[in-house]
Amino acid sequence: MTSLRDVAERARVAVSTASAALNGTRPVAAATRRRVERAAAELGYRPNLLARGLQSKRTRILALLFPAPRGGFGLTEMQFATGAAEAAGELGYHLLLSPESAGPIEELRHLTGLGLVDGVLLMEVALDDERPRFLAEAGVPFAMIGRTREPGTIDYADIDFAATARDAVAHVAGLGHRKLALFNLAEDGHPAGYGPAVRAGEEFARAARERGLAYVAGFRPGSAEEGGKAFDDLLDAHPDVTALAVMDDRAAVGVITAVARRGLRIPEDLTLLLVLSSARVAEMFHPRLTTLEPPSTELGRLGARMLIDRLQGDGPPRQRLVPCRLVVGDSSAPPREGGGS
Amino acid sequence: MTSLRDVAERARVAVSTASAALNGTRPVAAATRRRVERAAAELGYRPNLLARGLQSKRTRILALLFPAPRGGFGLTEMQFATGAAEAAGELGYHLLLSPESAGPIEELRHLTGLGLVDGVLLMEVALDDERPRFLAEAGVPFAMIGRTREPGTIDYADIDFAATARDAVAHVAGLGHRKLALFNLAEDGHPAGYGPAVRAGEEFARAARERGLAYVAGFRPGSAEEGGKAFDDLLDAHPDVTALAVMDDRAAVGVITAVARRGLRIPEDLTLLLVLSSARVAEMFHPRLTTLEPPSTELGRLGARMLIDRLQGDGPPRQRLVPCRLVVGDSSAPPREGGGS
DNA sequence: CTGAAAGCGCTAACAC
DNA sequence: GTGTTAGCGCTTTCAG
Repeated sequence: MTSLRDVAERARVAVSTASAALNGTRPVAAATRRRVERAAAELGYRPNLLARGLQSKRTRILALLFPAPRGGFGLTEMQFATGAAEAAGELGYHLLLSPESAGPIEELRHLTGLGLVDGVLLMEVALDDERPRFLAEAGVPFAMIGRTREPGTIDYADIDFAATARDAVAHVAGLGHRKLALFNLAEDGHPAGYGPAVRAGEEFARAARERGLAYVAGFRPGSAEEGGKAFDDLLDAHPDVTALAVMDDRAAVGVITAVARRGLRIPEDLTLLLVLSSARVAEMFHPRLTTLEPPSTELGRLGARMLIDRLQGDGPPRQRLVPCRLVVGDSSAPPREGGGS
Repeated sequence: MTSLRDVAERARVAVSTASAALNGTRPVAAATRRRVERAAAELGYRPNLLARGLQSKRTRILALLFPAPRGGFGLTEMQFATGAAEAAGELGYHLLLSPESAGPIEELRHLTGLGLVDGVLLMEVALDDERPRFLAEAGVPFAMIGRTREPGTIDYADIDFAATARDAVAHVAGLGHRKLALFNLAEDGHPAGYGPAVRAGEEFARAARERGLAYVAGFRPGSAEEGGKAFDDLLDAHPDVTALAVMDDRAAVGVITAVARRGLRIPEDLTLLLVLSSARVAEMFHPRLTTLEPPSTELGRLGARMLIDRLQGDGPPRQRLVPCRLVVGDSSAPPREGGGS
């Protein structure tokens, strides 16, 4: 392991000068700097992050707090992680994956006490999440992927549910539909008060109202079976619904089956939208579903970047909302003449 | 930040004694130890990992080298990561997610030079992977999820393809099928010489032979479209095939479409198996597909555990093979009388 | 502009 | 058994 001392010796300077030359932390004569840089290159010098961190109190390591997967994990969560890891890497940071095994607060207390990480990235944030409070009080820099009910000045990157709902509603309204239903995320499988479920529910209702579209909500199927049942119940109560947005991919499966069972067809009799699921999943359906694809990788990247930003300097809160991307598939079409099914 | 010195002062002992009491690194009087432990607890003391690592050359951090996602990522990769992170956490280790942005070797050189990690976990290992060689030469402890062609004494956890193929073949043979086809992974979307593709190919062929089943291979569709085309080509050339194992979930979609297009039905006319895909994905198909589900989380856990094991003591190579789990769905049935379609 | 020296928090010899 | 001392490799005063 070649150390800074080796570099300094080879360049015939003091260790502190070598350090300065490499970090630009104080003025160094151009000639000296070049000697040091050459020596470092020749020796393949890599600064020891531990030593640096011990001294500077900054490790350039971020932790991504990883919730225990409840109902099996989705691609979305993975993309947060890869996006964050990539963005961190590009900025010279590392990303630590910290499973919340013991319970989030305990895990955080443990993690932050170690002096190992400069900041924490939170995901799967509940509206009344307790973790932000804890971190704020502990003075640990952090950012959220998602957001609490009242994020205040906390940094976050989240889905722009308002825009997403508007886009979705505009899409179906543009096709001529007059009545839309939403199957929200099931309550199990997610933390209570799960932001995306709540916000999507609110924003779809608002967008439909603003657009003058009749709107039905309240169904929250979390499996194929529940999805099918929900669809049957929906049509029994609201036979004039011609467009349906589903937030759970398994529920969508059940809907598709139920549609076929009723002798209906997609998209002729029903326009079906998959919300918050990846195009990769949408491709597995027939017909290929129109999707509102969450910008998961992007959110991961943003989260990491804003956290690093925050670490490197103060400033106003960084709060970013990114809408889902509307990918029009073959499950969207104008409603039948006369509407209803 | 409360340090060991604070603890020592409060317990009225020397710092080194406090250290020893807490780590059990040398005999300490019972009374003293209890005083130290109480002091530590009262102060909420957490050892500084950087300082400890700097001194002891051991950070208890593992890196998971994360390949750049090629054709979009699967759940499988995510489960490696979560499994490894969990197992590491249980053993007092941390897991660093390192994207191979710049190219694997460069990334490794960088990473290992930092003194930040005790060992490296490799995934997406190609048969002639260059990373193991590099790590071995650099003297960095590592383990693989997957394995090279000749793993020699390298630690690894991988899928037991032989057992998996035997189970799959036994399943279809047990139903009475006489001729099986395999759609292997496409060549793009994976590193050349991707172990799972090669080994699955070999082992399915062997298992079919041993079981006296006719066997067709050579098709490697990587998308729905290719899957459909491959199925058409397959039936044109081998109309007597009644069972098909598909390794790519998108290709499976195409197969299902093509089956319907031909007026055939699953499972009456074709028994369809999804290999190496998760049950979660299989659920999205209709009928729900019979699956050979990879033990991804388990492999991640095993990989982390064997690496930590290796770090803590020498010993014989740790090499573990875990078969896929056969989850029988509704896409398996005996062939029609007379076989063929 | 450069060098010498102190010290981050901890572990590990070495004395007592 | 316990305390004292010397670093791990680096950054950062402080002199020169």
